[in-house]
Amino acid sequence: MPGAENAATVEFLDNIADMLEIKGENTFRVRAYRDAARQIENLTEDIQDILRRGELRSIPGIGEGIAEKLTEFLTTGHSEYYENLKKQVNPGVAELLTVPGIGPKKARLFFDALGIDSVEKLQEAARAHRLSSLPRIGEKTEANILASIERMRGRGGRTPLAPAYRAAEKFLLQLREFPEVEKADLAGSLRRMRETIGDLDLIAASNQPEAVVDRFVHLPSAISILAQGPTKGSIITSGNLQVDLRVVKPEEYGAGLQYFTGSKPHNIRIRTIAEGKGLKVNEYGIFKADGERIAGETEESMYRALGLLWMPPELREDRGEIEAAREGALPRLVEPSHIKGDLHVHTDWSDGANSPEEMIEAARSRGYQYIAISDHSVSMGFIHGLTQERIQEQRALIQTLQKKYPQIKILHGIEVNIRGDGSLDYDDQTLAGFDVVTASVHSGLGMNKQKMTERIIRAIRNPYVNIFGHPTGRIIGKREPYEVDLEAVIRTATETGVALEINSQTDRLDLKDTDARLARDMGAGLCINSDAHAADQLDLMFFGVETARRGWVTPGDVLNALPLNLLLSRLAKPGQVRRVA
DNA sequence: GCCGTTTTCGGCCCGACTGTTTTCAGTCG
Repeated sequence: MPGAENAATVEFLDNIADMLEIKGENTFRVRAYRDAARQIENLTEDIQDILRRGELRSIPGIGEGIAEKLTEFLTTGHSEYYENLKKQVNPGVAELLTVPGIGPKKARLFFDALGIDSVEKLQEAARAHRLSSLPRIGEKTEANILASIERMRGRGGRTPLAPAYRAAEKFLLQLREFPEVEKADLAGSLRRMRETIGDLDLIAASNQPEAVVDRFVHLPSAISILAQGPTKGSIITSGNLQVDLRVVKPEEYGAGLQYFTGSKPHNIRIRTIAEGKGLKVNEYGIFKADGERIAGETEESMYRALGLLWMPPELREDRGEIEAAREGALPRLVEPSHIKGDLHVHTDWSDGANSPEEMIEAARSRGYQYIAISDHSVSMGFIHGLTQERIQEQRALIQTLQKKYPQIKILHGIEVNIRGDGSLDYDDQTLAGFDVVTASVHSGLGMNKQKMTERIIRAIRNPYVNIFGHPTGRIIGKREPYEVDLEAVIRTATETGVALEINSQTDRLDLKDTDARLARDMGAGLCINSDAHAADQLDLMFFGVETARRGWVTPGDVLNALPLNLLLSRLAKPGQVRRVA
């Protein structure tokens, strides 16, 4: 499973790219390092394993030169080339590139002329108006740099998908109300539902683009305008989000939508395919060599003109979707409407905010066929994990509530804690009493890879475990996944019929998209759960489904896409007939 | 630095916007 080593390798390559850029190296050489970094970022396995097999060069974008540097770096933790580069380029100058609006040329200029080698010093110099004495730098540039640094500090990186999505939806509703706007949609990484979002990208169709941009940048939620042109506007919201709007003509809408949805690697592939057919693709359409326009009004027309099927935005990452579209082998992705119930929700019996009855009501109002009340187990004492006695009390309550709510099947679940040695918090007899058992790791996260893998495999070999919860333990932006051989875990889960959870909590989304893809490809079952700790959090399921879609997951892969009768047969206890995926 | 039904050299996506200067370089996506 890709761990810290992959991340360090990505950083290594990006650092080289930054330094080469500042040196003023050939831009294509710079791009080669960046492309290689992106490829490694998307790997589903450990780069060390690939190195061991001698297959670095089988990764697209890694040729002789980069493979050599990576081999040295990965074997010795050191790179002659990189050390040399650091002697030529002050690494602090590369830090300047993190400020939006500062590229290699300005970074170099500031260092050469004023000795600026940190964002801190850049800020000081801008405040003291020392930048505007430089050629081609005026007062506005200086003010923009200051504003940019402040925004950067205030935001601290990318926004999680859920809040970004909610903010963008509000903008969309407003845009669609503009009299000049015919259509408007999400674009960019937001439309592709990446787990974190940089800027919010929106697109609109209109015959009066300037008027639309003008209304947009003057919306009350815009606290400052970053850019305003005849077809494009960019603002900062009170929530410190950057929102970009692009306006195209209605007949160009599909082309614009396709172009601004990306991803970049996907679009580069699309352009290359077009080129091979003597066609040209841009945000206005697809054009023949003589300039005749042959597609652009809809996305479907764009892809069709290239001999491809339309593909859901979640797949557009150049991870095989183009080949699949060409062969008519695109997966039929899971949709929110396929989800028949939620098998992981908490109540105020442990650390949830609402009562079991309130959670059941919320599930019923969302049209679910079933819900599993699954609180924490006994070793989670500090959040009132259930004792033997309270298990029985809760079970009795569930039986009473089941009579009151015959429309929905109420399952008694548990999120049982996996102890350090891989044993579970309850004995088999206790576990047998639950309808559905989710086993999760909550402690001892710093364990080494081998021990953690053995621990988890022991836990999911327990015949009473149905689901392995938030399988990698990561918290987006806060905690790296624990060290574990995920492939070995997936193999075991596949053998034993344990479903791997895609946990929908905004900061988890665990399994993440590429891991879900790996699990699916290896034939494992998945289960998409909200892990709701309050009734309204049942709605987080949407983001879990989106993560699954990015992992090419189909409804047939998902345990809780099964109707109740089939679900119950899949959850059958040892000794009963239990169907494995 | 990578890559190849245009393969060992010569390309590598390309258009919008800003700021500064007055015709365009730099940055971004």
